[in-house]
Amino acid sequence: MIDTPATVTIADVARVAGVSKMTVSNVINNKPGMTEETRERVRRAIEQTGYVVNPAARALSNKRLRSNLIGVLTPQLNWPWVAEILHGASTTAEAAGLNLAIFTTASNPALERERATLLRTLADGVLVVIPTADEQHIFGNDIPVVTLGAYGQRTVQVDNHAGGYLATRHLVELGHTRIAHLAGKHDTTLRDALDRQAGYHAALRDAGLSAPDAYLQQGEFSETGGELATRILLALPERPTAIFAANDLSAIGALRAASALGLRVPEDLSIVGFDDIHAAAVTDPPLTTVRQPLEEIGQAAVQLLIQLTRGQSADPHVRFPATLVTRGSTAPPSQEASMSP
Amino acid sequence: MIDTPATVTIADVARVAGVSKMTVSNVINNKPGMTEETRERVRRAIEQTGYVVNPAARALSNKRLRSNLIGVLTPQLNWPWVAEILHGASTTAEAAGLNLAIFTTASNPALERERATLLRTLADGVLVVIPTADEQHIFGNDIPVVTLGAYGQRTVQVDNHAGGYLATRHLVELGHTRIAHLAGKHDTTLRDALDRQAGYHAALRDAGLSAPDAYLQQGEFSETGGELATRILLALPERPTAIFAANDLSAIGALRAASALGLRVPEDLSIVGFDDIHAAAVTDPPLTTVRQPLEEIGQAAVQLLIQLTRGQSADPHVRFPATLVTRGSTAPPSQEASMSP
DNA sequence: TTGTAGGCGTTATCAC
DNA sequence: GTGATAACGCCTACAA
Repeated sequence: MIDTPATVTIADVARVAGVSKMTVSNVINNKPGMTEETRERVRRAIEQTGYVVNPAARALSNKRLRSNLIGVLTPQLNWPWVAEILHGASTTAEAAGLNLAIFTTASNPALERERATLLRTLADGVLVVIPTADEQHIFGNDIPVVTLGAYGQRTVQVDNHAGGYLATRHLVELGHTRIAHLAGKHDTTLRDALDRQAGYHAALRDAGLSAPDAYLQQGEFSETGGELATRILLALPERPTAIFAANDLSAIGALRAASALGLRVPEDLSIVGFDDIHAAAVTDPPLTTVRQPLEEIGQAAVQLLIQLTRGQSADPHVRFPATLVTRGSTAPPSQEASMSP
Repeated sequence: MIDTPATVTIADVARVAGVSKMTVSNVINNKPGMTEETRERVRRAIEQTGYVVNPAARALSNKRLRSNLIGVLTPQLNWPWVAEILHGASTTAEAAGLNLAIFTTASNPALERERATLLRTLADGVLVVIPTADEQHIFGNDIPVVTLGAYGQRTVQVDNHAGGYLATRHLVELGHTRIAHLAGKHDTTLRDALDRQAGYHAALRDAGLSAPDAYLQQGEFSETGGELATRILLALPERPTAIFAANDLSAIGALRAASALGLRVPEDLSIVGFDDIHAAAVTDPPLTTVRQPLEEIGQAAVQLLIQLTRGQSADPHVRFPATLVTRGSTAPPSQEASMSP
């Protein structure tokens, strides 16, 4: 009906309704204390003018914009595990009548902080996927923040140490003694990765095993990183018979490296991943991996956020158990393979 | 260092630097015309105070917040094809130094409009996934909008009609004469779905075939919708020997229905999908489907948006060709199946 | 080169 | 019940 009337403000609505701006504002925000008749008149004026609140103005005035919006700060969208977490988050958010505002984080720290302040005024709560150590500081205490990972006042995560331990013990129980690890990034402050690594070391120790320094390679959490690191491992004079990769992507890279070098999995090399992304079930062979309940993690995070915004008390640190999913990529070491080359 | 100093404004910075607010503003926005010394002094003051611009205030003042942000309005995140499009969009955006702000659209139209005004002031451009007919109106002309689908002044989409035609002709060429269609939602204004359906009808017509009304069922674009609709089709006295589903999800539902009823695919029933999502390649049997280049579509949309924000001219309607990917779910009708029950 | 006034659209406060 | 006034933090326009 009305075609792009520049911008309609409450002043316009007020004029049409024959009341003051304040009254309009009060109607909009369902404040009590006014004749039902006035209220109705204002409503009609809003209809007529096609008025919509200006979120920026409201945010400026309020120092906060309660907008049924949950802000999400995530490094990438194309990492499978991120997608699965976000899926879980969005279903729970939707069920609660909330919307997700997902921001891909900038590599530029200055931009990063700008995004944060934006969310701070915009959202009712913020979910940070993969926080780095200092990310918790950029949000004030005026907005609830839940982080996925080890850092933060409110966290949701899987038991990474136990997961690393499980994976490694599985290999030990199969009879492997030369077990390597594809760790995450070298320069990372991510404690999650270090926890998985610590679980690996603990399991080795408990089994009375040890691993040479060269058995610890950086898989970079990526397919290519995993492939490269595995090539290095397989070129060692005393090469490992089993590999525990810090995530599924690098495990898939390991799978590729093995196949490229003509090694059979699991006969010549056993591989265990971490995450249990969808793809893990359809690799060839299907990947034995440590499952973290990604969707549930996303759901729990939003759930926690909702409770916090409502001022309800809640356990600030949710930790999900890790479980081992045994598939085709692990087996006892073959005679041949366990001998030195 | 400084711990949550309430909110630092340019006034604070100005005081610390011993200049006026204006000068600070000018430094922030890289305006020319000031001593390098002053500039440096202001920079240090910004560091010291930990100042960050307030996006709400800036947006209010400017009526626009150029923030290297591309707003995305999407109905759901968990639809596989959406995820693949967004992946493409995010890679292109990242390469251009832009960030994505993804909003899941609200079912509530009022909220919907609020989201739109929010993005309008926030973003440099907006990408609307699945526009409904009237969505194009909620954004003014002050911000570039690209829609994925048939509606809008700037669109990126696959050739849906050709896709529907290809799929159906494929079935015709295999020798099928009783070909049903799982359409999208019934109440939808989505022309994309109607185009696919029109392609189906055109191919039938060109082959001198016709289909009873009952051969057109609503697959709802979902797995369960596809399954239910297929059950109806397979219960018909003269049941179809082939089904063209409007998307892969409903085709997968059809697969499930067939298997539940003890029918073999493709021997007893051929099925063609649409989209070529990742999952289509790993179903049992793998799905013959019409591929739309989802990642490329996302990339092209952001590319178009970037050109628009830069004021460059660009073809406002990008259309990608649809291609047929032949896999295991289609085959000639068997003698037996083509006979009436 | 730097500073001063005024306004962007909304809401809180406090009179009427 | 309703309305005037003063913020909120920033930017544009104009003065000094």
